[in-house]
Amino acid sequence: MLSMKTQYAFKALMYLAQKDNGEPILIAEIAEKKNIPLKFLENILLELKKAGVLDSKKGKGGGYFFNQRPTDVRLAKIMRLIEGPIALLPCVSLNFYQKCKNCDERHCGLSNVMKEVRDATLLILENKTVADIAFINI
Amino acid sequence: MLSMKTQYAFKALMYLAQKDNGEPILIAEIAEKKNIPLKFLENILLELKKAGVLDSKKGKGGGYFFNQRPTDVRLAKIMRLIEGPIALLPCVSLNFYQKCKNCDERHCGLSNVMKEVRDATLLILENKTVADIAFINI
DNA sequence: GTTATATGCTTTCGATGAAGACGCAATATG
DNA sequence: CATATTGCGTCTTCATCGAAAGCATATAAC
Repeated sequence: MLSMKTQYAFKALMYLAQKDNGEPILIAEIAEKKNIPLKFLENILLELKKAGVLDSKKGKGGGYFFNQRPTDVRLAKIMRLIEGPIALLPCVSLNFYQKCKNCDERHCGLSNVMKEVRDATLLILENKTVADIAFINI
Repeated sequence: MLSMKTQYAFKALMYLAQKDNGEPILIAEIAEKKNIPLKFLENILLELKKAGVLDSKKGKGGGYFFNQRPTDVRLAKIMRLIEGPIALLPCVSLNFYQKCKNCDERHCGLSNVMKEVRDATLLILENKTVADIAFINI
């Protein structure tokens, strides 16, 4: 299960993408509309800014807005940024790899299965962007 | 990422399946061979016993052994038992469903993507058993 | 029935994550 | 320049997780 932080990050990005008209959007507005604790959201948006996904403007008329285009921000990137590894085991993570103790990975049935899960997950998350999840209307 | 508890559970089950000859196996032996904190492992094996996956015998010659056949224990079952939900969001979980606040799930792009991830993951975890990950030899 | 051997149960401690309180710093507007 | 607005930074609190310790209970062997 994703941490609250990651869930909030996705929801905030969706909201920002949906209201994106060049104008900065208040943290407080996002927090209220998407039911996210204000101070927690401040932290999350700050991380997204430091990573170059968002940018912000201070003072009156300030707020947050996209630095990259929503069509260019893959969900996998956000996951790795806020949540950390996408894989279920450290020893099968591409970006956060850690070796297993007492387990020869080439002969480990568990890590082989978890590699399958990782690949299936990445196939989806690397090909969906923030724009994809923001503009769906079924 | 899976919690340590779940990772340990899988490793312990693999070890038990590999050494399965009807004889009980000591918690201490599993803990030592698989590098798992002893007292932590006791808790994990107890949960697996209460769920009917394992059984145990006390006293000399005691230890843990399978109650169900390893070929009948699906990985998804262990995940749900120890880790909880397999889905990445509460609102797309089959067994631990919780409704989203401020989000109409039928029109939510995020939950649609996370459903895809869930289905892809389940397709793998529901079709692999403890026996599958224990007896692989590539 | 006593003893050694194992599991079973409860409590505790530290680390991490979620969330709130308060004050500081930057900026648009008059 | 003054002030209101808004993002930024730090510190505290509360819950959960990982891990360990201690005692209780069951049982096989003698």
